[in-house]
Amino acid sequence: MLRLNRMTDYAILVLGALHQRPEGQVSSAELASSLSLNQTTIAKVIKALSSAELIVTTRGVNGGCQLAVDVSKISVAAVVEAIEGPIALTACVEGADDPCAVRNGCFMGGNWNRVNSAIKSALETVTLAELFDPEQMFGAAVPAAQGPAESLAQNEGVFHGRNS
Amino acid sequence: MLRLNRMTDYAILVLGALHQRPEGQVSSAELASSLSLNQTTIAKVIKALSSAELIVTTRGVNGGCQLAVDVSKISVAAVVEAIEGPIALTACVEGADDPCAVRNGCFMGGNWNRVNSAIKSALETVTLAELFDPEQMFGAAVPAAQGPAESLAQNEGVFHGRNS
DNA sequence: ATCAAACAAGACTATTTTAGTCTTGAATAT
DNA sequence: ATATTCAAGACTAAAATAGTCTTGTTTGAT
Repeated sequence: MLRLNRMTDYAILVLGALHQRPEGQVSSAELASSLSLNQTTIAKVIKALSSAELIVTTRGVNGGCQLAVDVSKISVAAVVEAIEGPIALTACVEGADDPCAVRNGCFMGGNWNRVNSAIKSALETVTLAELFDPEQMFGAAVPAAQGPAESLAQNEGVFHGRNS
Repeated sequence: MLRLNRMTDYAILVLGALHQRPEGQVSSAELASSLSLNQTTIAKVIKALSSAELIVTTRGVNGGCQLAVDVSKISVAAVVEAIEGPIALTACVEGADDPCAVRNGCFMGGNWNRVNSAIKSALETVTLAELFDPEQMFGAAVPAAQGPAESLAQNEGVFHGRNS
């Protein structure tokens, strides 16, 4: 039903966690444990976010990752595209990674593009800063080492965006 | 990557086919053959569209289905919801059929709702009439019994919306 | 130079979702 | 009555997604 996938959800949580600690490097292991997820799963997310230049990673001892830009500069669309690739509702849309072979002559013409760009711009207008409720995020005196993400994990698992 | 599912795609094709023949009843078997799909698969789509009151069906000999309302009155959102259920990007969104259990206290608050309603309204602004390119649809003197859907099916299969 | 910490990446498995099929049942015009 | 047509559930198959394991590479610290 037109859902975001879990990886995208994780990515948003990771970015939220990084946002809480703008100072230092945070390792994937730390992030994984605070989200109750496997380290390699988080590593995949980190890789994608890093390729999209939303975060910067450094290897080696005391390495880890941190935000490349402030969350107020990151749109939901940017995260979705970082994890899931270009937003393409159907293969008939420009930018789809497996373009519709019958586009020419298709009775829908290129009209899917209109729908797609409407959705895309809807996702572009919302930044992560807006998504993270500042009051919840900072108002409750949450210790930095175990952010809201963990307090949720204790409760219900890690699926904030979708718990199936 | 935030794709429509195939059933929704089929639904749009079915509605397009019905739009071409506003007069009579079209049976699911006819629709299925013109789309090169199994009759029971199309029957599922028909059932969903009929439950959503986008089409009306009549049983028995010479039965079939026809549009309940003009395609200019049907939004893409209506078709998506008819087939996939309520548009809910994440479980944190109101209307999700398996709501997020940790919504209260979630550091994102209800902010997913904003994103979701932006997408929803994007889909609501586009009607099927706009999606079907009228020029392609009526300009080429296409015989009623084998609409553009079939001519595409001959070409590439039936996956206009997504060919994987 | 060695070692441990940390990211990188591919292969593999498991799970979940989606799609498709089959069968049986009910309605209805002729 | 009977053939046609939708209805619906169970079942199977296929595809997409998520998760794990293993190995490799980089790098700071000793």
